[in-house]
Amino acid sequence: MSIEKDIGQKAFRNPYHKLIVNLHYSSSWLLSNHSRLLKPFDLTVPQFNVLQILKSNHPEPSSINYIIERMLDKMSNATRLVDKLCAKGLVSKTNSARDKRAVDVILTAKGLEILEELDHIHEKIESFASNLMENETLIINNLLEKIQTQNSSSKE
Amino acid sequence: MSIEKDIGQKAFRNPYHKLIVNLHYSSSWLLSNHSRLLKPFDLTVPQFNVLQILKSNHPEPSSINYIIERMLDKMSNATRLVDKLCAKGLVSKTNSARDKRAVDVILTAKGLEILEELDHIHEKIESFASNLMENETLIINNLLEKIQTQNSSSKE
DNA sequence: CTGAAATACCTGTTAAAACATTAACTACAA
DNA sequence: TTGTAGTTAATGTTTTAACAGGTATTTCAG
Repeated sequence: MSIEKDIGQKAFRNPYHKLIVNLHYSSSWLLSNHSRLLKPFDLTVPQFNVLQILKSNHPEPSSINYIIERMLDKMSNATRLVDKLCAKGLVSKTNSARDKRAVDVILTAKGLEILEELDHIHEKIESFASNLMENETLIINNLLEKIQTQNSSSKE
Repeated sequence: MSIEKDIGQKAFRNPYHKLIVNLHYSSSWLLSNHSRLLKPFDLTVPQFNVLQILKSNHPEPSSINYIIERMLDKMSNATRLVDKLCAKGLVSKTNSARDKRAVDVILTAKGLEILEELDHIHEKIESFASNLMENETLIINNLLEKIQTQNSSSKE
């Protein structure tokens, strides 16, 4: 991971431009590593995220809608994502009793088991910033949240 | 853009975990806005990036390989990406004289023109962090680069 | 109770990403 | 010169994303 090498000795227009490239670069690096760690388990990152959402509710079921709301990358092919996990035997779908439109999605024993195996992945992912002091991490988080606050009102 | 609302009042395991989610969230928000701004011009973000790489070399041609190296998101379907731009008349491909394997990709007049029109997009994108003081931006950049430095050696 | 609007999910279609393989060419050692 | 390894792109296939309806159910005003 070396942005200078990867994108060349590109001249940034200003620090804001550089920030955008840095964010994109780091995020993309993270995602590809996450993906690589999950590959031996035949899981994609979005699939893994769905499993974690289900885990946070377990043993209560989650609806497709709830999953969509919690996913970072919306645009929901959530139905097909869940179907895929279902085909792998990691989750089960049953029609909700309360609302016939809704679906109750729940982790199976196999799904819980694979999440158990994957627990160490969190540490590996989080270690990507492990050379930062904790207070430096807090600083970035605060600044990113400041940006998010600005952008929560308008759409551009 | 409100991470609290979007992903719920999720409890983060630690500041490092939160950093990862924040990075992903900001980057993904940026990308979707970038994409929205380009849509009226019938361009995707990767296509736009290719055009910019070509612009940085213009009027010298760029090879497919060079484009791949400069792209942030590697994994290159660069050939098809360039073909798409070619079909739109924004770039031209000619066999390189020096190396018969290679291809010289170059912006057409129409390609240059559309980049001209799109110049203001940079400002709009960069304004996403406009509520940060410039020195705050420098701080984030430094910290992100510190992370990148750590990860430039190992692959996980 | 009834019908319009909203909600929850599914499906179809098109485009793009991901991954592996292949073909053409070049470079270079023997 | 020759043949082997490496380089540059293109292609094929499978999976996933993106977007646009569509159906069944629920809600709720009247």
